[in-house]
Amino acid sequence: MSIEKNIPKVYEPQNFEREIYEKWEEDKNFHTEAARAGEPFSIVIPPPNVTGQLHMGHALDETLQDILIRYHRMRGDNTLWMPGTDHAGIATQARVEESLREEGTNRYELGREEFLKRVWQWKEKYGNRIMYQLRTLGASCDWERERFTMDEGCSRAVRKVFIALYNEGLIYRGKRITNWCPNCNTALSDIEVEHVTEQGHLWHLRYKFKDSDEFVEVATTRPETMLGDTGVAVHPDDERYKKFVGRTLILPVVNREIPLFADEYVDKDFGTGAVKVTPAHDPNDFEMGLRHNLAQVKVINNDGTMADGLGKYSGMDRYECRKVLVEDLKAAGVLVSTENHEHAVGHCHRCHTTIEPLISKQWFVKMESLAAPAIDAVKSGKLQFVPERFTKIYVNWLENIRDWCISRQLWWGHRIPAWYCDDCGEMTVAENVDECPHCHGKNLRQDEDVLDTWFSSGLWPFSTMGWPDETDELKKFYPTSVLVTGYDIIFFWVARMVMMGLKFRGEVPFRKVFIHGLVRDELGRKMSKSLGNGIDPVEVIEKYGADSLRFMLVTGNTPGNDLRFYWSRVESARNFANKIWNASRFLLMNLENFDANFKPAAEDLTLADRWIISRLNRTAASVTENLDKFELGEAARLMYEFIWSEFCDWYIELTKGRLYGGDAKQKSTALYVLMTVLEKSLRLLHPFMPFLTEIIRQKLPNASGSIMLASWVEVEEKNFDDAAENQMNAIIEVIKVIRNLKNEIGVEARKKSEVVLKISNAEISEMFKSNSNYIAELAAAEPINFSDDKPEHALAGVAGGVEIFLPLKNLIDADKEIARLSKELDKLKKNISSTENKLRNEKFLAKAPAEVVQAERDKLAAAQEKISSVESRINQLKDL
RNA sequence: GGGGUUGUAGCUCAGUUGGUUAGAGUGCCUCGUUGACAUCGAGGAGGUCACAGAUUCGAGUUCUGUCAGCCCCA
Repeated sequence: MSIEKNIPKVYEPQNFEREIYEKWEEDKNFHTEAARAGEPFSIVIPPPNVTGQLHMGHALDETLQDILIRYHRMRGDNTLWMPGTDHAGIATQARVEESLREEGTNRYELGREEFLKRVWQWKEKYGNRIMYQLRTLGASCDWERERFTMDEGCSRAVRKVFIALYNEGLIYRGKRITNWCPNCNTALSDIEVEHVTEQGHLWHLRYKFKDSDEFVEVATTRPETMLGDTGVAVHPDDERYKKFVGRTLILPVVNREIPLFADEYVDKDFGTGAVKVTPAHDPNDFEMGLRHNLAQVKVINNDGTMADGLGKYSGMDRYECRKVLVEDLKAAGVLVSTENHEHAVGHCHRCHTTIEPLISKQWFVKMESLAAPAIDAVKSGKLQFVPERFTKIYVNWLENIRDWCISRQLWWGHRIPAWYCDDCGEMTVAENVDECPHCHGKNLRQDEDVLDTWFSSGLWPFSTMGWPDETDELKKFYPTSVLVTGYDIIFFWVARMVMMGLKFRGEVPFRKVFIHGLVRDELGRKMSKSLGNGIDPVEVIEKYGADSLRFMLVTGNTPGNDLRFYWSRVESARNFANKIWNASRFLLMNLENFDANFKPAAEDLTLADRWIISRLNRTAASVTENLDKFELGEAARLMYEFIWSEFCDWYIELTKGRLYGGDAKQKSTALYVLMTVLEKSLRLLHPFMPFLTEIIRQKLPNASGSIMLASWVEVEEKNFDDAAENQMNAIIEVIKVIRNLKNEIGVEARKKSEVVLKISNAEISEMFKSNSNYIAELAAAEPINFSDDKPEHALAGVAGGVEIFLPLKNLIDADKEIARLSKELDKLKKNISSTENKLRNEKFLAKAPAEVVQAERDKLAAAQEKISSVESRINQLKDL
């Protein structure tokens, strides 16, 4: 056989993965059309940040998707994987601003238009790098359909949705307290705030009444906001304060008159039971302020410094002001005590700056009426989470939903389609506005703000398919089959897509949500830039190949749980690939002169052949079942076990006798089975390890075309063969016992030794006689004698109704052998006791199913037989 | 404070409707290199399935409680 027909000795994925991928893409294997036949199966990719790069989380997410996509494609479904990227407002803008800073300029100097030009340039330069990195992972996305959240189509969908929601009254603009990040300089939604428990203080301040020397003591965690206090609140039932309600206090330092009032919100047991109220800087105080008509005095600027008009405090940073003010309050006798206090502080989830609640004019989406159908969707089963437990998290969030702040004070994003008329002051929300519809004035200004990035990604499942046009893609592929994503963005993204999908398509955007966990480092820490503990998937791929990385990511982990990255596990996956590689190499080597058209007659199949064919079919059934249940790790594990433990360790070894034996028909039969089983295994493994399976399958004479377009393995139940499996297992057990016995006394495994088998059951005996060649070959047993008597001076073992003896001539150390057998006896007795207990139990005998009871009886009988044989062996040795 | 989740071998994790002697990878020990593979093969040691109850003929698996860790929400 020519050398090119076979493969190199060592698996080196670097040599072929890229080439294979390019060929797939060239052949348009990833592409589909709506009109193509087959059940639709579609996935939209969770769009990565356009200027980002591949990290381990993406690698996991895309691997899972690719496995599902490749599996369904092979099943003959019309399979679409829609790829694309997200403009990622804050993240992208921040990176461009950083590069401007390095140039010594900033976005304000450039101006909006020029700045946006720079962002687009940046996007051209760094954008889609991640899409190329995805190719190295083997992702079989339909690249011809690649989309971007800011492309014309998606932008059109965004405007359409905004205007529709506005016209329906579900989008409104209002002056509200919102979470403000002084560093990113924009408003944020509630879920973009991370609450972190911090060790702080509780300062007790004394506020005097206007018309007496009495006072109340308030407790606060943020003394600097006292400058903006416009009231003090107590609980209406609080006996301590009842007499004060309605009276006026003098706010220290600023000497403002503020009312003391009662409100149910106040917690009597917290602090002193009296709270200072700062409507402009605390969301709860804001609400109280509305209820009690309090003034909103803004004392902190958007950049986190203190506002004008506060004397020496103006211009100070909020924390510097806190320090100075506390000293001043102490000096003035206002501060009576300070205690340590642990509390949750909001931080910007992007830059981790402490959030400042501020009053500003923002755009909001009313969520309640949108959330209700999204809750119904899971309750009715139209939408299912895998694993199911995430349903609860999702529902709980939606049931307690608050209005969504969607405006961002950024430049990079979808600009809000609202225009303000300088002539009449009216606002118009519309796609395009040439003149003011109210006064026909031409002096229109578009709203400066852009939309939250998640507003556009919330439309992703249908905006990418051409909505608002009623396209063939929408008709065929919407709702998509499954969404694959991490649990960290259930609120940000999943819930919003469901709401938007139901609202604008009247249908859930996906039928299933397959949730996975985070990839952590080997110490269990989140991989992050700041910790520097991230591992670059591209580096892993360069070292070990994409197949190994994929296999590592999908195994040893169950849906919804986090997984740790271990180099050793990548290595283990690579070793598996190498194992397949070499098993294939072995086969290819032996296929020289093999007639590809040869098909063995059924009666020529040996026990081993029937066994491996049965095992293959059962494995195929099991793998398919697990893939359908999203138990991808379990499916991969089954393939690992089948290929390595059954096919390589046993079947290949079992065929060697026939391959080298000289009987042409037997050799061809073995080769045929080897080839068939390997080819089917490759197909079953293809979704997990696409490259390796492709390159090997192309070398096989019984396969043609790309494996990714080959059909999924059909389970042939007629090939399930219990008898062959039982018989083969018995033979394997006997071989293991012989190897074990040899090992125990330090005899080399491959050293040929006489073996005597004593089998009382005639049928079993016959089976072993006709298959003794397996034992001879794999246990180096020669000669094998069948006898009804126990030979003298022999090592003994038992397996499956077979007594096994290794006559040792003069090599045996009787004491050592007695010790070994005694140990084995103890173990056997220990194991038998639970079975005995069961069978002594009247209730068990009465209530357990008959076959279970019978199984226990059989088990006991077998164990007793084994025990007595070990016992007699010990006695025999003692007699020596 | 509410909710979720995890606790199984030295380490990382499987164990899918309750039913043989609880598994894998990795690590450790012994032995083995003439042909698919040392990225390997043969064999071995190693577990009170966190703890306490309950249900059941039978519990790693179901229920209750306790302890410990992690996460989300307020």
